[in-house]
Amino acid sequence: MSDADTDPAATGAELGWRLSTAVVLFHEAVGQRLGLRALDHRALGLIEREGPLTAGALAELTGLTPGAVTGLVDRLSRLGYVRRVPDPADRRRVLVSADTEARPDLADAFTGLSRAMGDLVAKYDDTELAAITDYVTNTIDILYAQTRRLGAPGPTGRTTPHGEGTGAD
Amino acid sequence: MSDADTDPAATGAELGWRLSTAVVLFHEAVGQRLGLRALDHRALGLIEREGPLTAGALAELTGLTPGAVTGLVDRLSRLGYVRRVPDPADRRRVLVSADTEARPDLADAFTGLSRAMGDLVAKYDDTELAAITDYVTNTIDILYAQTRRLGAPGPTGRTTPHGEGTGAD
DNA sequence: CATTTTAGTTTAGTGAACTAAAATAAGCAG
DNA sequence: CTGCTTATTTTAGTTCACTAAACTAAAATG
Repeated sequence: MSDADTDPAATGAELGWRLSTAVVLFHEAVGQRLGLRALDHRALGLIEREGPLTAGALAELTGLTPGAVTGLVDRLSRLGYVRRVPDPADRRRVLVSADTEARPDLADAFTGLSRAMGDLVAKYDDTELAAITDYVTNTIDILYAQTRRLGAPGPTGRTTPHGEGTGAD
Repeated sequence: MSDADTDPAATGAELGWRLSTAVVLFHEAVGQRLGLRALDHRALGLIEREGPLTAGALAELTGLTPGAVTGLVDRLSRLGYVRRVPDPADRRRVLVSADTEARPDLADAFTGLSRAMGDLVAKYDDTELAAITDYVTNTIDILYAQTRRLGAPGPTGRTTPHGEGTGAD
């Protein structure tokens, strides 16, 4: 493509598409490195962001049944990424908390990334940085808006990826 | 946020993290909407980008065995996203090509996204746009570099997500 | 203190996607 | 034209994550 056809929309979309591909591939690579499935990876992120969660809360947030959450937490804790901590206030409850110490791979991966991103950002002056920040912030908003739009109607109607019970028994 | 706490590294990493989350969630939403698994979604993207691919090429690119590719293409074509076309030059070969017509959902999703992104990009003047483009381009490079780094060593040693043969028989 | 409710785990069974290897079909070489 | 190679599909068997439902344990209630 020459400069002749630099249509803003096309440029924006093309750049966004390539960025999106890069992000997804990176996430997949992180997941594979960690031995995690997409859902497990996402659940781990959830646990990290939302602080210690009870198994029930995790079930609600992921849309899984309690039994599936047990399996999920089993996998995650077997790999050492999370830890089951009994809730001192209510001993029926199990708090699932991220075990940050035990994730050298993940920490390493994200350290390298965040340092590279920091170096990159340092190159720009305030005006440029403002534009970049504005762009990224708006892109995030757009993505969330589009995600909501996609999630809303649901013509296929399946929120679960697979293995829905047939209820045939 | 005030200017007081704008540490470049922190800003870059934080912004990048949020962007990455947004991208991944969007991709997941698209995949769910389409009834596609992560790998299927990725394979579809591959077919779209790389033009018609033979089943064998797809196997190499995805790292799957030929048999698994047959299943993959079955799923994708059953949903109408791709089409099997016999290679006129070599009739053993099967070309798998994306069936763009048959994807109103996907087209709609990406049309909305690309229009929104186009509108966003149109806001900026040339200087700002140059900074943004530079930032995004470099971010993509960084992500690919980090992805390569993650993929290279592989302490867990598993390139396949699961179901590796035990070779016990 | 007995009963009900709540939280999570365990068990049984299902469906999906994968691997390995055999089968089918088409091109190519002697 | 016969045999060998290549490309994909088919078949058999495995593994994994999920659901549903039974179960265990702890808290709340009367």
